Amino acid sequence: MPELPEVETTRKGIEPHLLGQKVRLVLVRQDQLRWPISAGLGQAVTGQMIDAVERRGKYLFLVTAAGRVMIHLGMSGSLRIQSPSAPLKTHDHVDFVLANEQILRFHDPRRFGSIFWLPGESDHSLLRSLGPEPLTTAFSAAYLFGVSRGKSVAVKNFLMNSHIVVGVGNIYANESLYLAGIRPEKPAGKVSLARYARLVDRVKEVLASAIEAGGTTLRDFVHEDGSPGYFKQSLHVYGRGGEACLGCAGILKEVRLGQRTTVFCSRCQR
DNA sequence: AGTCGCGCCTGGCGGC
DNA sequence: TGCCGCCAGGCGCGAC
Repeated sequence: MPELPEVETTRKGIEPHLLGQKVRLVLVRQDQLRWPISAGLGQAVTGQMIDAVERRGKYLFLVTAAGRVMIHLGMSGSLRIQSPSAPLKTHDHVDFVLANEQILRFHDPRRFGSIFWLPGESDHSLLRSLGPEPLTTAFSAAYLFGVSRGKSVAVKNFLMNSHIVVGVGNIYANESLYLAGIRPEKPAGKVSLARYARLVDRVKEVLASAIEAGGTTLRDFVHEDGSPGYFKQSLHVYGRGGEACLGCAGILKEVRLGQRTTVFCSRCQR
């Protein structure tokens, strides 16, 4: 479920609990996620101190001197900090037990998430072709305009492609395109530089606001302490198909685009 | 090379 | 109440 704001919210939430802590034990109850959990994970990370908690796109990294634990939350994954007395729930697949007995617990009903151990300075093939971070200057109108020329794919699918830009999923793609006044089905290669400038600005604003609000909780996204995010109340189109457009009071349309629900206003978005 | 659709899973909801 | 189909914050891969 998580897009960049939810992953960043998770990162900021777990970081203060993990920095300087040693991993005492790793308990893997279910290792069949999107991909099998790296077989040597427990042995590799046990005894290691967590020096940093980083994020690249929707991937989180627990950084140690020996290497990095790479975590993706998929559609339904979450990470929480729990005490040893917290009852175990169904789909609590992995525990990282810290030296202070607190537990970093990975929970993922649909098991679309993944956990890898990356030894030393090594990288993972999944990281190699990722696009720029949306909240950096590398994500610009000139960049989007340049990489989109000649592409017939719908601009919404283009925006959700992690090889183009990381972190923008279905909620924030819908929201950004609405705020930029761009129709989601428009071929990416036909969008002008000026309109990409608007889109880039709106993507940055929406993601930053969502991070500030602690992410969007629709169903099961929770913070490290179990609390929800509050950006849902700021959504303009996502989940509002058939309701009134907040700009023109027309009825918001809902269609399928790339197997994902897409909501837009046919009057405000061209 | 680009584009499209499938499938990995579980759970919740609406309809019959 | 049950059963069934459909939907869900993602995304890599194989088939054209």
